[in-house]
Amino acid sequence: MTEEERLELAELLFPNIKKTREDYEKMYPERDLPEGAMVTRYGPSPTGSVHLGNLLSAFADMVYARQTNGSFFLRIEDTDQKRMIEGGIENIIGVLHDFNILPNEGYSFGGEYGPYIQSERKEIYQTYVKDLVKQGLAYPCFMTEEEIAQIREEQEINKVQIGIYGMYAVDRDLTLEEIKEKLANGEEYVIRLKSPGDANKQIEIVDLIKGKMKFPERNLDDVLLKKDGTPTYHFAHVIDDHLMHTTHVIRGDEWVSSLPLHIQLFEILGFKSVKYAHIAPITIKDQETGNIRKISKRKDPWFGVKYYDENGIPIEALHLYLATITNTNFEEWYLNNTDKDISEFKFSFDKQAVGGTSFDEAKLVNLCKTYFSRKRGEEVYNETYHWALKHDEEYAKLLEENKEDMIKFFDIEKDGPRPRKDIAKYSDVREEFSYAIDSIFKKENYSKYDGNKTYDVVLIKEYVEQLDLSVTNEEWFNKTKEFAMEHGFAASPKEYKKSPEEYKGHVGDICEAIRVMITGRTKSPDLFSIMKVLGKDRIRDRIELYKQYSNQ
RNA sequence: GGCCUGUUGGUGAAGUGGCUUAACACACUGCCCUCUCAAGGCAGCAUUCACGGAUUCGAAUUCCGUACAGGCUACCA
Repeated sequence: MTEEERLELAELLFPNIKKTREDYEKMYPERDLPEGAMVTRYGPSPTGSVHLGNLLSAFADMVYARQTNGSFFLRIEDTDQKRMIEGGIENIIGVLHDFNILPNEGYSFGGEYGPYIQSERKEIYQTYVKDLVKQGLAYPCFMTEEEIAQIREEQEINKVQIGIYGMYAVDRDLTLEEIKEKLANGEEYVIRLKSPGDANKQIEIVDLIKGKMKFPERNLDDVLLKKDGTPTYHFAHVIDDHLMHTTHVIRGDEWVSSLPLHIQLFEILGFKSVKYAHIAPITIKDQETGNIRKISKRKDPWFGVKYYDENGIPIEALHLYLATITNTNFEEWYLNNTDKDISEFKFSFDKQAVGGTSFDEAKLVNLCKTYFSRKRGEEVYNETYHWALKHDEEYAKLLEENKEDMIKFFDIEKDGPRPRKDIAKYSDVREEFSYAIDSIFKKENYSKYDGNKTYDVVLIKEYVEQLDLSVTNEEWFNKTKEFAMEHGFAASPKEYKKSPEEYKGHVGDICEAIRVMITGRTKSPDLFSIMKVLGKDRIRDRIELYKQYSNQ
């Protein structure tokens, strides 16, 4: 085809496209950002619900942009109208808000480089395709699905490379007349790239996470524009990330195999290529088969995003977990920097796992515990309250009514270098602090924990009468020892062990009796602290309750 | 079938040719501390890096092959 013919073809195919590439280049100027700033993007397609893997890549996008004072934007990739689900876009945005992984730019977030939704950028893609047609780098292909399937079959039998290329790309060299004729017949077509690649040549591609990879050059005539005029993912990716001036594309590693195509498109279009970082998928070792498999929402509930909210896992704790997956050295840093925030950690691509990352639930739970242990009582209260408002209204009300006490309970043993680590989730709080609220502390509480031993109510009543709640913890314990000795108990377990026949028991037994009566269990945080919050009257009430329970 | 990628303990993993008799964390076990638990301290937990070859004075680290796993091979993303 001559140059004039190509121009005619371009006009014939895209009569409504009046703008040129140059127009768009002007509309999307270079960003004014500091040296080294990363521009990242999260590009979900609204075809299903968000899962942990999606969250992981969005988290990485956010973190890298933030630490370089760059920009992180959201782009909705809705080029597949068939698979769109209702409410898909709203859901994505909702999840981003819920999980506090917020872009500073993009669809519904504003910005200068929009529209940030691909269905509204059709003209842009077509402008660039039109240009490619003019240059003879793209062409209309009229092959039907059946024809393509047949070619594929033939290729499989002959054991040659599968796809539309070389001799199989029959519409590559259609004359203008032939094309006009097919168009006149109303034949449908797609626009394909006239690939200049040679599969016998090797290219090397550098991925920021995976390192160097070798591929044969892409020689397939991939589809650029589908028959409805919308672009394929590949074409939209290249055009958008060029125009939006993305510097780093961070995405799942299911994309590495299309890398040669993407690189080729950047070259053909004369764009500066973005840098790529492909994240390994989150996997799990199947309990039954022992094989590593991709996680599924059905088998692995924590893969779905609902799980975290429903179970009361703090968002920040999940961030912590995502950070440990993102950079393998994060966890150690976090453990050694008790007073620092995630945002102070410097993430880097070469500290990212190359192989698949397996989900480790125990680690998540532990991270949650560490998270809670670093929170003050008031913060624990506020967060738990907000969670309960949504998931346990009754408890939320009780928390509100007992706010002051609850904060004090949550603060027990928070001072010093060894904070308690006993809650992992908001949903644990109700049970873990079951002794904190009078109205839910019932007789049944006693039977829940080792309820077969009976403790002496008379003795503990006497103990409470001499109890002074205004002293220090140390003074209290000394007094308790004295009380123990006066009543025939050893002052320490060690002494008791030496000659058990001389004593009725030891201080620990008295403490245990008190503990069971006021908390309904044999294990609890610091006893004296709990007693101080409860006060003498309520302690007496609990002893009375225990008396009834144990029929004394 | 073809093309890519990965494979280190119960788990997540560090490790880029000698500093590794394989870090750290989680889990587990034992001891210590101790009024219980949690936390904390100490110790134990892979003589070995999927397997087989090769290169090298020297390899978990480089190369080749095999096995296994994952991804892609669409007018899906």
